Amino acid sequence: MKFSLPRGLRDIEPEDFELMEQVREAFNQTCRLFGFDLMEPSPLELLETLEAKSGASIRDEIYAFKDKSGREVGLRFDLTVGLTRWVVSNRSLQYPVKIGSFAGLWRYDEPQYGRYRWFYQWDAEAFGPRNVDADAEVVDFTYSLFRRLGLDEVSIHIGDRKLLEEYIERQLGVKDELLVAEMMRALDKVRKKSLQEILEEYSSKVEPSTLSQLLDFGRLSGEAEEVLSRLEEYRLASTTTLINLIDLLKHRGVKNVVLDLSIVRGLDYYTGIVFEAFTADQALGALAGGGRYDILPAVFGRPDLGATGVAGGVDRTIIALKRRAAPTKPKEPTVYVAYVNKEVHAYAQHIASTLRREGLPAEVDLAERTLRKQLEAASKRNSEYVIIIGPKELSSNKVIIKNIKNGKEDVKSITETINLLKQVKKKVEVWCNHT
RNA sequence: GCCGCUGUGGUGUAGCCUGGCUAGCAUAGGGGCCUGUGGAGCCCUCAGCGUGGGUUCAAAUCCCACCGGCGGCCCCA
Repeated sequence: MKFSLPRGLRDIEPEDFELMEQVREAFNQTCRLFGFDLMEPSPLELLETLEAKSGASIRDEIYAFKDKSGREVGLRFDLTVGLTRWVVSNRSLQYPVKIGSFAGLWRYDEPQYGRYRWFYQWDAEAFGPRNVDADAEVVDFTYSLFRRLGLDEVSIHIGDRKLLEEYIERQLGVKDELLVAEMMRALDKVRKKSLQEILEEYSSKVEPSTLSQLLDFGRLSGEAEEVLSRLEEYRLASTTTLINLIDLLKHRGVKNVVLDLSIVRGLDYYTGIVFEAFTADQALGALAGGGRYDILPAVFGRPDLGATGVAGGVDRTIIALKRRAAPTKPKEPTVYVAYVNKEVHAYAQHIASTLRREGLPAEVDLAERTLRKQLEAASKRNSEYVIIIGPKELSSNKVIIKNIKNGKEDVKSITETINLLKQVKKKVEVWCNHT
């Protein structure tokens, strides 16, 4: 264990990397469908930029250090800060600005299962409009992305911070900002702990009878129409936002929407609609979360801009993909070009290169191993086909093509072989586009 | 940052309580049996006690510290 990794870091190994690429592809395609431009903000920011979002205390929770010239810098802990900084400082952008990013982040947290100090997120943000259309766009984006990944059971829980604030102020008569924040924090735990536990935990900070009312209010959760009708009796003006949002989502064909007033999310900057995406197993935690954060552009000097967005954890999504029973993406047919002896070694490499130039994945042994070993390697590498080349094939200008799964062999010309492989490849592509 | 559990080849483990021969087994990797046809079998081989101290004639085993992993708390921007 001499050359181990620093705490909380890991290598992304081939199996996980493959799944991560699936998520990245689905995200990139969804960005194109919705007209979000892709970019990646700088991984390193000045510390003051990172602190703008949530105060100097952030320093303890991120990778922050002095560079060789003594500048205080930090590794990005989310993509929102960098994207917002970029948008805010580019005066020539046309609004709405819709941008997405898929990139690695660093946080100095205690590592735990599915939680590392270096991890990936995807992120889509819409800047400019303050209306609920932009929120609907972002929720629809999230829904569509999970659909594309085949995680059809993902449901989106939507809440509204404004509505909660109005309820706390008007109905509970609490005005003190810090107290309101504590109450929100408590409410956020409703999905993790029992009411009793929460009331006890906060008994020193918040009047239990008041908190209890809020928790009851927050337990309003379920099918949208039903929750909205039960909200009527409270006569809260902010309810209109949710009504409009739900209506828009219906027209957009977004399904699996749950109204859940206990959704709070991070306290530092969300201001309106907030939402989280869950799989059937809620213990896994949210796969993605987002909402409206109009405060942040204002912090960066653009109070005229609205902002709403969503960020998703790639590691949790990969866990969900692994648990899913549905068939995983079939591999393109790969071919192993095996050769009988040294004399035809060079010819085999020629064949493999020819296939690759035709866009067909092909492998060839690099170590002059015996035919037996080459076939063994081909079968372990999960190749679909083996091409076998010996002196006979070289002189007749043909190859043996063998289906590794059923062991059947054929003697074909190189052109015929290429055509066969291309047909198989096409079938796989059609399969992929259907799912 | 705090609390609890835990650490033996790449992976999974036996041995630890009760200190004592060359740290055992399985699997994965490399090779051979097998010089133009793979997945089996047999044989060989590579590879380990997280790190550093202490106790002892003797430490994987007992003690301490650190490091890593897992679970929880805080936080989740």
